[in-house]
Amino acid sequence: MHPTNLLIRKLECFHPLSGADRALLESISKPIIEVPARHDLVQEGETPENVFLIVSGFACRYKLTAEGRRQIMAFFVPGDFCDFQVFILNQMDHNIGTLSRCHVVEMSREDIVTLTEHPAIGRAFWWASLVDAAVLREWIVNLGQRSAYERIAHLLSELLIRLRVVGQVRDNSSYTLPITQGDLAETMGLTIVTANRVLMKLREKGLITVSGRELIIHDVKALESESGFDPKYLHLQQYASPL
Amino acid sequence: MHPTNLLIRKLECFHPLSGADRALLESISKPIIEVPARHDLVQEGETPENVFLIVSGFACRYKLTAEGRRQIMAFFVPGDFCDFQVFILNQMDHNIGTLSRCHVVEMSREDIVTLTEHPAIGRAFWWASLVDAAVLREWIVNLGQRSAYERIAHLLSELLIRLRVVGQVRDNSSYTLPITQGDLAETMGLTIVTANRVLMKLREKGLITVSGRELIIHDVKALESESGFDPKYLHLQQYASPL
DNA sequence: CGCCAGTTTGAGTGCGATCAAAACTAGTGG
DNA sequence: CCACTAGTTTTGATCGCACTCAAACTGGCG
Repeated sequence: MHPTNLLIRKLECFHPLSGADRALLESISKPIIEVPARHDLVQEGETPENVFLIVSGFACRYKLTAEGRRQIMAFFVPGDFCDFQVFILNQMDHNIGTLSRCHVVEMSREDIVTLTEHPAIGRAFWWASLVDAAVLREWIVNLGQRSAYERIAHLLSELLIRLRVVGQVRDNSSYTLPITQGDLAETMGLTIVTANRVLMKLREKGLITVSGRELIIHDVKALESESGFDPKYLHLQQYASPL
Repeated sequence: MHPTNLLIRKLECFHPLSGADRALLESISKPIIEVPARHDLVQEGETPENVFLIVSGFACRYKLTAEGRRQIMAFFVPGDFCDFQVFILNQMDHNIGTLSRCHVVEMSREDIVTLTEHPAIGRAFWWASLVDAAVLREWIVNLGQRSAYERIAHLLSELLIRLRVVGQVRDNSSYTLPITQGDLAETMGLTIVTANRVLMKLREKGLITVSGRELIIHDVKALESESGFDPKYLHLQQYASPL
């Protein structure tokens, strides 16, 4: 599959693109780069000239505190741009790194500028970055107001929707979550022990099954209602409900 | 003082504006509206056509959870735009409301479009919104990794810098913080009792004094180091250090 | 002067952290 | 094919920060 197909699919959640716009996106022919797990794509303090489009695997934004603890602030899943806009700032204030092995496409500032000169594409990119910000806000609510159990249930619910948009969900309820429980803990502001106990509880309740890196959600409605999940903040115009 | 002066001052932290650009911003003559405390400027579900520029007072972004708890996700201080970009989305996924009595200027979508047609102003607006996102990310770190004491010390440190940029700090260490301890708790993901005990501790340690809504920071360095505060994420080019 | 929002204090509880170790898994090389 | 290893998951025991509930205090305002 062409690397921008996922991107196109995601952008069209906002508004259909014209054939010309789709063709333009598909005309991008950049090498697909394989990046191992736990490898930084961009580091704090750098002035990145390029942005990365995730084709497969999971990446994240993260910061390290003075005490060496890591807080993950965003997940990047297939079809996501890692920060197509931060490059207006002179210096990265955080890192972007892979969680799993990833395939990425690297695009230059000029590539982005060329694309955004097409109004529909520019608008779609802007929209995508506003949704990123909306997700960030919802994560604040997650960290500030919800229990460990609710936080994790909420994240799993969110990922189900985001991955469905880019066709990475099987049977409407199952997807690959290629991260460790340690990564999950660092995302949710919890310890690895608590993250593990929450996952156990979700399994005991029969809500999910985890085997290898495959997650099966047996009761989507329950997961959503127990975590207070409401997909409105993802601002999807379509694909919001199961296909 | 002209209502856009604070805005100009803030935008120039990024890059100096030309006289023409400054003049354009100063030529805006919109009525200054007084809004009482605890009053919503924009509500969830709405499709706002206008954005608000805060001239005085504090406002915030917030969400209410299903259980009726409030999480504040951002502070708006004088010189800040409440969401000049969210209006590309069809529906607000959160509320914007005042914390204290505020003076605001309401600007239409057309006003913003007119302004952003000037490249330097457009770039400065974009920059400001990227800094907003950077603050949001740092708040995630705050909520996820720091103790109640560190969180509040960090917030007070951040506000010192942000308010200094717009000339709202006296003696390099004192500013008006027109919010209740309840608001503070809802910002930090804490209860009001914990927020109060942290403030007491900060006072016992001699780091701050609070009287009325006036905050005096007696030891900025200590406050910053105890909270792991590093102003890099605010991306200031100037005003970063005391004037 | 009384009212009310906001602040302060106290007592008890519990969620999630910490510390520690065992069990499992997958990848590696003999 | 099987030890060996490193990373990850799981479990147990204890601790403490922050929550909850409750009540008293303070200060501004009509």
